[in-house]
Formats: sequence, structure tokens, C-alpha cells
Amino acid sequence: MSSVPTPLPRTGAHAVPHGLHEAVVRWFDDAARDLPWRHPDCSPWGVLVSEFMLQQTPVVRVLPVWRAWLQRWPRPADLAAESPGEAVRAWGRLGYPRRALRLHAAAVELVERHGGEVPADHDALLALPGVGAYTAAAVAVFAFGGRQTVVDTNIRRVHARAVSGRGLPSRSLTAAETRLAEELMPADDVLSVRWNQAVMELGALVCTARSPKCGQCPLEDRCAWVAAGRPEPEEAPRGQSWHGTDRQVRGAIMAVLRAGAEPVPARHLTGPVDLADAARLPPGALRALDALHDLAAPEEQRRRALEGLLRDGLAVAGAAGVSLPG
DNA sequence: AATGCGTGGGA
DNA sequence: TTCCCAAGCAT
Repeated sequence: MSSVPTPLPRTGAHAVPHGLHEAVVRWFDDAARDLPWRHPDCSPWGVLVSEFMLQQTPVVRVLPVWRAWLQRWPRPADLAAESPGEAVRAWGRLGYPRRALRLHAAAVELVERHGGEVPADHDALLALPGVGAYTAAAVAVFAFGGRQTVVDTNIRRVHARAVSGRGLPSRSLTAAETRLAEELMPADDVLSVRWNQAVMELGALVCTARSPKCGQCPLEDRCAWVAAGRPEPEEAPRGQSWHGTDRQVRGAIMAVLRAGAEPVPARHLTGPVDLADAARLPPGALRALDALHDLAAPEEQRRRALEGLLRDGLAVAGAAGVSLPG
């Protein structure tokens, strides 16, 4: 209680400060959100789906889509039996629709190579489309209780501040960060699972990127960043450009394709506005088409964006027009 | 290694 | 309003 605060080790140290794991895990026992993919009865497939959806998309937006997805496709084989386009449509507005394509491809691989089950092995997970180092570790840990070091943006931020005394982690994951995360892992298997979950949750709820709630943090009295006077981040974050980009146009085209089941003539997507010509489209598609043309993107850019979508397999071109992949 | 890739909400 | 950011991945 009234002990002298113990500084956390800097990179290269090997000793984990006494009580660090207990402090964070105890906080988590009380503060953890009740998320459906954390329930004991959630299948590994449910966990895998959640991890795909949570790649760069906030929890609150994932929740309803995740529920509908698991209701409709409760097992990998159920999704694998569908067309990729249906996956993209069900993905809705979560963003980065290529993730839906990869999740579908992963389901196909699970059926073809893993008996329709999600493997517990980290390397087998890593081999799945759309699964990188983070997702492989997260599924191995959260679905199967494995002892793997999970490193996501939340965990990196907690480590950067509490241990390294920096305002924010660097833009890309460094070897030093990975090493530090491994050093901080509890030796005990069961505790290591809890630790991974707890640090991630701490980063998500308390040690947030902007205006962290240090008053609620179980590490406040031993945080290297607080001790250093909460210095500003060293490198200013690179903003994600959006307005006027191909990316914005791609998103608008995808919204048109998702809105209706029928192919959309390419001239509606890349050509000039012709409301009389487009009047036969479903109301939703027409609305999305209006939004696309409201961008006032050059025809050249719309064509380039569509080419990108075709190249990525998010759209296919047939005689009747452009549609989601069948 | 640096880029490109959606979307919406909060500061 | 504008900017930032959210459980990354593939190239």
C-alpha cells in the first residue's frame, strides 16, 4: 500500500517489477468490459471473427455486425459455403472491406485444411489469409488460452508510457518493443492470458492515445511517463489523408455495389451523371450513386478506383455491369 | 520500410 | 470544422 514506487525496467532489463502483473490484472477484474467474444461459451470462430472485425475498427461499431455474422454463419463452413460477395455485403460499413474477403478466404481454408475448425497453433493461424502476427497471437491466447505475446496498438502504448516513458510508441513496431513485451510476460500460462487481456484493456480504456485517464490507472504511481512529467510524443502522428483520395472514391463505389443485388452498369460509376438512365436502380443504390457523384471526383479517378476494386477482387465486371464477387 | 486500404465518432 | 484515431495486414 504505502511502499515506495518501483520504477519499471527500461528496455533490456529482465526483471519484472514486483506486483506489476497483480496490479494490472486486479484492475482488469473490476474494469473489464463484458464483450460477447470474451464469454466462455464463445467459439474460437467467434473470436477469430471478432479479431478480423477489430482490425482498425472500434468495438462499438463491431458489436452489432459481429452478432449478426455469428448468427448467420455460426461455423466456418457456413461462411465458406457463401459467396465472397455475401461476406462483403454483410460486412456493411465496418470499413476496409478487403478484410471481409480475407475472412471468407480464411473460412474456406479452415474447411479445406483444418477440418472446419480454427486451429490453436500460432503458426497455423498465421498462415491464414488476413491473419498477421497480432491476430494469430490474439486467437491463440483469447480462444485457446495459449501463452503467446500479444502486441497491439493498445499494449504498445501502455509499454511506451509506463515502461519507456514516452508519449506514444513509434509509428511501426520495433524489435525492441517486441522484446520488451516478451520480457514482461508472466511465466505462468494462466496469468499470461489475463495479462495480455488486461494490458490491452488498460490501453483501450485508460491509457488512451489522447487525454489518458491517469487518475484511474493502476500504474500511475510507477509510470515512467508520468514520472517524467508526461512529455509530448516525439514524432507527430501522420494524419490519414482522405478527402479527394482514391480511397474515398473506392468507398463510395463499394457503397453502391453493396446497396443492391443487381449488377450496376459501369457507366453509372465512372461516367457522367444521368439520373434518367439510373432511375431503374434500387433506391438504396441510387442514393449511394448520388453520394458518389457528390464527390465530384474526376472521371479518371473514378475509373482508377474501380480498377483497383476489380484488381483486389472486391468487385467483378460482367456483361450486365459491376457487382460484388459471386 | 513505407504505403494504401474505409468508416464514423469524439475532441 | 478539421483532425485524429480505432484489437492490422499485405505488398
